Amino acid sequence: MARPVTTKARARATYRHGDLRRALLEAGIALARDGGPEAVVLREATRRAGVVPNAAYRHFASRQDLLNAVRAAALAAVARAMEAELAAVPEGTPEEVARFSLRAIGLGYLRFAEEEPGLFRTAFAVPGGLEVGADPSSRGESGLGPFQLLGDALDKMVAAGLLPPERRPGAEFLAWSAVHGFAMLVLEGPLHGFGPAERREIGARVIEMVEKGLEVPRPAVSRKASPAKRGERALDLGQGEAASQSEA
Amino acid sequence: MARPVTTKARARATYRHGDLRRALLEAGIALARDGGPEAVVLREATRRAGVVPNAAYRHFASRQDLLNAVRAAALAAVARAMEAELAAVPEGTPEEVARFSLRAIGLGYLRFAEEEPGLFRTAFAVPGGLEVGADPSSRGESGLGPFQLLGDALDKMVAAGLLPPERRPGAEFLAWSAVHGFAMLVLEGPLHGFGPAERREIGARVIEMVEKGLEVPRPAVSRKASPAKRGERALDLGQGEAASQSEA
DNA sequence: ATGTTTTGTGGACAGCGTACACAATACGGC
DNA sequence: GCCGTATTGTGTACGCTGTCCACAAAACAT
Repeated sequence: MARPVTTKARARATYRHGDLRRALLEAGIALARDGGPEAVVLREATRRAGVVPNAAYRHFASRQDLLNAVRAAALAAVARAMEAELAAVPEGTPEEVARFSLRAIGLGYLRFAEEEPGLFRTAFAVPGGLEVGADPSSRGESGLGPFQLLGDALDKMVAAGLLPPERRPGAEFLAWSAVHGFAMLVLEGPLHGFGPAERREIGARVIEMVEKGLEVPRPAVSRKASPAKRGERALDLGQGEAASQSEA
Repeated sequence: MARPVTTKARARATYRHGDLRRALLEAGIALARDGGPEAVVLREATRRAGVVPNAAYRHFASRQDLLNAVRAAALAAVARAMEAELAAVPEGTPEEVARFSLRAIGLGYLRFAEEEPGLFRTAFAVPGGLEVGADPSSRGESGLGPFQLLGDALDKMVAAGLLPPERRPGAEFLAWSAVHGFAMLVLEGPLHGFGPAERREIGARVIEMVEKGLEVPRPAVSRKASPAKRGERALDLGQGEAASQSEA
C-alpha cells in the first residue's frame, strides 16, 4: 500500500506495482524467516505481492536469484545482530575491548541463530555455496559483513597483544568453525533436548574454547608420537572406500 | 541384476522386483552422493530401479521417508570413516591412545566431509532435524553411530586423566561444534579459495583448538565486565526491521 | 502525439510428490 | 495341486512447482 507511483498517481490502475522487486524480496524474506531457504517459493512470493508468477522474472532471473537476494538480506541481518552486540561492549582497556568484541561477535551470531533459525539457515545452509564478502547488500549498518566483523575483532586482538600475529592468518576460520558448528547443532536437533540455559552454557564454553584455542602460541602436545603413516596419506583415501560404503 | 527371487526364479516376468526397497535406497544414496539431499528425487530413484514412481510407496511412506533412510546410510558411512581412522591409531600409553583417538575421530569426520560432500550434507544439513542415535541403521561396523564414537573417545580421555570429569558433560558438543563447523565452512564455500594443504592445516588447528579447549579446567577470563542489559532484551528485532533491510 | 522501452499478464509445458483404483504375483491352508 | 488372501507393482490423475513464450499495458523520450 501507498506505493510511490513514479509519475502521476493514477490510483485505479494497479497494473504497475511501484516497487515489485522490493515487495518480492520482502515476501521472500518473510518466507525464509519461517521455513528456511526451501520455503522461498517463487510463486508464493508473487502471490503475496499480488502479482502473476511470471512478473518475478522481470526482477529476478530465477528462483535461485531471488533466493540469493534473500540470503544477502539474511547475511545483513546477521551482521546487524553482531553489531548490536558489539555496541553493548563496555569501555575498557584495549585488551578488554578486544576480548569482549570477539565474544560479542560470537554471541550475536548465536543469538541470531537461535532467534531467527529460518533466516540463519537461509544465510548459511546453502547448497550452492557461499561467497563471504561478495554481495554489498549482505553488509550491516557498519558496511561490513559478518565475516569482516569477525576479522576486525581478531585484528583488535592482535593489536592488543592477545593474539600472536603469526596465528592471525586463518584465525577467523577457527572462530567461525566453532561458533558456526555450534549454531548448526542447535538448529539441526542434537541440542534440542537441552533447555535454553544449558544451550547458552555450552555456547559460552564454545566461545571460551575459541579464546583458548587462539591464545596458545603452539600446541603443548608434541606430535612426535604421531604415526608416520598417517602423516603421509593424511586426508586422502581416494579409491575403493567410497564405492563400498553404502549401507547394506 | 541377479536379484534373489523369493521362490522360483521365473526369469521372464519382472513384475516382482525382488528387493525394490534396497534398490531404491541405493539409488537414493547414489543420488545423494552427487547432489546432496535435494537431489534425492523419488521419481528418479524409481526410474533407476526400473519401476513406476508409485511403486516406491510400497516401501517408503514418502520422499522424506526415503530421504531419512538415505540419511541413516550416510551417517553409517560417516561412522565407518571414523572407525577406519580409529583403526590406524597406534598402540601406546592410554594417554596417547586417548588423544589420538579423539584426533582420529575428527580427522575421519573431516575426511568424509571432503571426500563425500553430498553424503555428508545429506547426513547433517537436514532441514527437518536430526536424531543423533535413534536409527540403528545409522551405525558403523562397531555398532556405534558417529556421535557415540565421539563420546567413547572422550570417555577414554577422562579415563586417561586428560579430561577433567566435571568437564565431560557436554564435551561432545564442544568437539562436534568445532569440527562440524569447519566441515560446513569447507563445504559451503568460504574455504574453497584455499588449497587442500591449507585446508588440512586449518583443520589440524581446529582439532588442536578442541584439545586445548577441553583440557583447561576453568576460563581464565573473568566475566565481570559483561554488560547487564544484554541479559534482559535478548534478541527481538521483530517489527520494521525486515521491511527496511532489503537492498535498494 | 508517437514510437520505444519497461513491466505485468495469460497460457503452456515438463517435472515433482502423492492419492486412488486396479492388476499381477507370491503365499498359506486345504 | 488348488484357491483365497495379502503383498507389491501399474495406470491414471491432481495440484504444485519453476520456467518459457507471445502479448498487452503503462511509462518514458522525442
